Amino acid sequence: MDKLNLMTSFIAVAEEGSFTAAANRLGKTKALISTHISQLEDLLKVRLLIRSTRSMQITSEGQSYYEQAKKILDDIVTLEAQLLHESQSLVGRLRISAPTTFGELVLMPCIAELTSANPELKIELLLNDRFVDLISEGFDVALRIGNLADSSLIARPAGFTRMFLCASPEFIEHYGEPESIHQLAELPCVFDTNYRHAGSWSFTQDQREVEVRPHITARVNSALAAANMARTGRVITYCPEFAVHAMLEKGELISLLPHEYKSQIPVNVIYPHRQHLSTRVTIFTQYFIDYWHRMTG
Amino acid sequence: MDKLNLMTSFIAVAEEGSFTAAANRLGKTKALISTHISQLEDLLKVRLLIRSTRSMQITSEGQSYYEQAKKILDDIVTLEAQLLHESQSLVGRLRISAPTTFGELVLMPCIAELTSANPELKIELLLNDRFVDLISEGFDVALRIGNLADSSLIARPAGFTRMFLCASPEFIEHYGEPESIHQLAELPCVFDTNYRHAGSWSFTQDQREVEVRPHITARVNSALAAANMARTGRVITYCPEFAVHAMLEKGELISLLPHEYKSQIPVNVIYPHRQHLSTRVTIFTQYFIDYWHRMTG
DNA sequence: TCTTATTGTTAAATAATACTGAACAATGAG
DNA sequence: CTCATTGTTCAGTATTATTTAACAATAAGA
Repeated sequence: MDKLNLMTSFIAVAEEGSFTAAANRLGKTKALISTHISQLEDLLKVRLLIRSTRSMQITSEGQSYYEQAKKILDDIVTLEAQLLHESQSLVGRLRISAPTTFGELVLMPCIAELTSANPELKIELLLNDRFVDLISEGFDVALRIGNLADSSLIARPAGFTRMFLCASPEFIEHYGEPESIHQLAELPCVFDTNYRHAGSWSFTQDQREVEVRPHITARVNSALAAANMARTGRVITYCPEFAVHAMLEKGELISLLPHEYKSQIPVNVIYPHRQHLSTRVTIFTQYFIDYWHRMTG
Repeated sequence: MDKLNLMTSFIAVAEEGSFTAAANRLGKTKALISTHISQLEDLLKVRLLIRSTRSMQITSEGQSYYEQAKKILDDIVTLEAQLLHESQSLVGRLRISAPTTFGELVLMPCIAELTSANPELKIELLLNDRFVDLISEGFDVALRIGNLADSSLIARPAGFTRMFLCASPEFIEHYGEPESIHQLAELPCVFDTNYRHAGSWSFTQDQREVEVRPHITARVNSALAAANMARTGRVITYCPEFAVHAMLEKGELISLLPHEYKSQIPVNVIYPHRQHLSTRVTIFTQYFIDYWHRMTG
């Protein structure tokens, strides 16, 4: 028995003053209205309407029930409208998870743009290079650099970031420029442990994947830290473009063997579900993808 | 689709933190809870719970919906409890309709007793000798003297009132005491027009009904007025006991032919319905019937 | 790392109920 | 008094609610 239906029928009867009129208003038969009222009275154990075959009169209990029942139905309508509005507006928090360097260098400028365009949107960005469980840690959305493990999460590809092999001018002055990626096995390298493979770098050479195990003199869980180490010391690093872009521009780092290999890794936006997604997630995802395309051409 | 059921399921899940636990709490299967949540999300077009196969997390929309939905369910419980209490308590109004003389002489003392025993009960007594439509005029209960017309109303017999043929000592002094009811055709009589037959009085003589058409010198729509006229003038009246009781006691009126006939008319309590009767009506009805039996022996 | 027990989901089957349509008795309007 | 209209009832049908069982995913334990 659908109690809200019974209440709706009763309210229609109370307002129309007749079972037949109430049935017409609700698009149902008078027979149904009649059983609804009876069921409601049996349920409440209170007589709501005094009715002869032709006339009807609401009892004082019925009047009191009518007023409060109407308020409850209104509350439900309000609640649902409000909830829908809430989920479809930008008002509210958006919790984002992202890798540290990527967050610092790429995401923050993107979010700065987004929030200045939508001031009512509140972003909570948590940067972390360890594995993050979106669901148990309550994130709405996450950014992932690199290939994804299978999961129940939804991934939207945003594009790619190119990988750069770089060293400082000082390094080149000292060691000379390498002539092949295979020389990395003998040259001092700093390894970003966020990179997916443990201890090897992957290059695309003539459309084939080539794995090289560099001579690692330092390991660090940050692409930016690795790039800075290469900038200030005598080591080679293999970093995504966003981490070394500025240093390459300034000439603080030199791109090695740029014609020898090509390599890029995917950038994905990850979120828990596809159905009934809040517009905050949709808006952010689209904005980031547009931003990324704008930046990477 | 029973929306309240869906809400109940969701609230249970939100509080238990698990579909299985919620199912146990509600005595249903987890399969049902699962479809309930899906239905509710489809209905609201909002994702309430983020769930992997084993863990779950409430969304911010879900949290907000939970709080308000819980309040609405509470409101319904409160409303129903309050309504039941209202109908089962004496608090509130009781609208009573009764014939004028009967109300003045019998009902008022009865109500005086009842309300002094139950001070929270508010009585609204309307005395009227015309026909009263209980339903359209919004009465909870009515008292009727005499036989009833068929109707959809419920009648509870309270007992009977005896009819007395009376005249003043002065009348007897002047006309002498009649020896048979058939003499009424020639003696001056005052006729109470509330009496059911128009222009004739009915007596029970040797278990048979006898109709007599008295010589009517005056008509009045009040038994008490008729009795007063008989008391102060030279007319015979035929009145229910309650109207003439006091005057007979004081010797202001004399009962005529007390062994010649016996006649009594029913007293009924009338109310609209039997189902879900408010206790006010039940209490009043029982109290009046007890009072009437006490008074008439 | 592999197994195990438990989670939420899904599909098919069944139980329950909502709803309709027609026949009915009651009654107010004309 | 007649007639159209009211609320009620009942039987039949359509729809929905619920369960059962099989399933894929996963956290915990070995």
